[in-house]
Amino acid sequence: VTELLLSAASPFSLPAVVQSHGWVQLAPFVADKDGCGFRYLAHLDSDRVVELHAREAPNGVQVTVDTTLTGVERVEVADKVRWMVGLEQDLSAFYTVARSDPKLSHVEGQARGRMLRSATVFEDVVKTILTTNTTWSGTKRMVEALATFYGAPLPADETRHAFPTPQRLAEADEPALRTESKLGYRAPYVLQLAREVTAGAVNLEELKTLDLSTPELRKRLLAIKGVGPYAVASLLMLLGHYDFVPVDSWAFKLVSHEWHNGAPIGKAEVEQAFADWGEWKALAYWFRAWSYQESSGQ
DNA sequence: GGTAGACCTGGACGC
DNA sequence: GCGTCCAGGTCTACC
Repeated sequence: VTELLLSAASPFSLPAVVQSHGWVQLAPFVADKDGCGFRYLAHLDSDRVVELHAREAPNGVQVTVDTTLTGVERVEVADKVRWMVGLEQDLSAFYTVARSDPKLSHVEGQARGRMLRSATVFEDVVKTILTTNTTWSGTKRMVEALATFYGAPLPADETRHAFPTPQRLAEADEPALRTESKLGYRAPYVLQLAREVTAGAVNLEELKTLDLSTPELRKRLLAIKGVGPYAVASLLMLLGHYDFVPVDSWAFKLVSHEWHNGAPIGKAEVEQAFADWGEWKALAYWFRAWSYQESSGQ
């Protein structure tokens, strides 16, 4: 067993990150019962699969790993968890503008704004592709299937699997991805991405550190087949760029009920509603205290 | 530069 | 049960 303590600058809340969006419900995440922390199966560069458990600590995040790690592995796990919970992010400028909007003034006190990320950009891109043109239950099913069929098993419990590396996924065959994993027409998109990453033609992980401008980052992500306007806005948000609102059918519902009496609206109305938020549009959209509430939740 | 139709699955609905 | 219809974004082809 290995323990790590990662320190966070205030304000930070691990529960706020865990509950930021649905990611914690997707394999290989498992949410703690109290919703305050999570477990995750990580496929390390050493090719070992380990289970890590992240919990809130007084001044940051306490990480427990189910096995003894080498020094190199400790560093990798620490880096991964720091990325996953967004410890490097500074949202103080967002909090400053959010104070003046009653529907967003709660974010600072609750340390809302960080979005839970997977360990790799590749995993988040694939998962995002699997959120498009389907239901949330469909997304969960597809991600679960990918992990089960193509992810490396956890030695301590071989029924559980990490998310597949690009290399493992690149070896899949398309008919199996389509039918067994139920990816349907998305199968070739995922396969092509896995193969391009494996071949070195696409480097997604460098996007964590390259510090590209939003337009440049957006252009790169849009070049991925299966990633369109909605998916790219979601991915930009995960990567810490909030200039675009991820407009899906749910966004229409929220904005329509908030400002248009439930009447049908288009993308322009959603964008108009957040036009004044500048570089914080996506956060203002995502963390707003909407009046419309879902009744048939997941 | 904008858009109709195809894509795939599962869930809702009518029989 | 079984068939039909629909929701959910993106791609391609064609203006």
